[in-house]
Amino acid sequence: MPIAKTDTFTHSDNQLADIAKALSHPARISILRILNEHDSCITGEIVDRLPLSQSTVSQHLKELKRVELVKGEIEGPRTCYCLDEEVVEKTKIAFTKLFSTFKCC
Amino acid sequence: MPIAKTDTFTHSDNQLADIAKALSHPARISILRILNEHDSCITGEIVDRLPLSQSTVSQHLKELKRVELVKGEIEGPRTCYCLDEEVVEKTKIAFTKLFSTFKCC
DNA sequence: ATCGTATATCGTATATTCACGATATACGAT
DNA sequence: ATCGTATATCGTGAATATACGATATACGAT
Repeated sequence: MPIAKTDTFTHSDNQLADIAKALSHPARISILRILNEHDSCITGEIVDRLPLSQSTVSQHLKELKRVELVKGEIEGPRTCYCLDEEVVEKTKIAFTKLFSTFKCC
Repeated sequence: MPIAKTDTFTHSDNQLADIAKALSHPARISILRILNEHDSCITGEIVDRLPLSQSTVSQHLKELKRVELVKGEIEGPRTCYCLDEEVVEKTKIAFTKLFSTFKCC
């Protein structure tokens, strides 16, 4: 679903840049770590662990959902978030591939 | 030299987010690939390979220099850029470490 | 039906990013 | 000394990101 843009750059570079953008804020990296530790969390638990307002955390979660690193399931009045392990794995591979193209790595 | 910010998040997460930010534009990923292929390049060669103006490319190079993925040496009227292999290697390790903390990876 | 809780979204202010053309600087060549 | 080339920086505008409080929605409990 994500990624649109023009064909100015390769699809692969656009994709990687897009994921990097999602990782470009410490709060979002922090959220990924929290979700990894707890398997799944409702929004409130994440808010409690971060020095940010509820609305700001919700915005960061939205960005992580946009690139599908995270998925959220509505459970009654809450939303339960967890890592999308498949996408996390794919992202790991994408970065590994990028760095493996560098002669020095 | 880079990285300042408050202690709202861990130093490590700030660092990683900062590098991710540098990778969050396809032009900059493209520049890294170009430098890898050619070992070193003057600005003009990079400009020729990208559909962006000279000043825009210079801006992207500045961002890559900021996180030290790239270093530039002034050679007469030109600047010769190349990857900072040590930093590239460190960055690879940082991402590998991040992903290795995820249970699914 | 009402109340309280959980959370997404809206509105908004501010800061940053991205792109470009124009300009300034630096240097080699003439 | 002047000219041309290479490139960084400045100024600017448009778009995006970040943060927050306020509001809207949705649901369980009373």
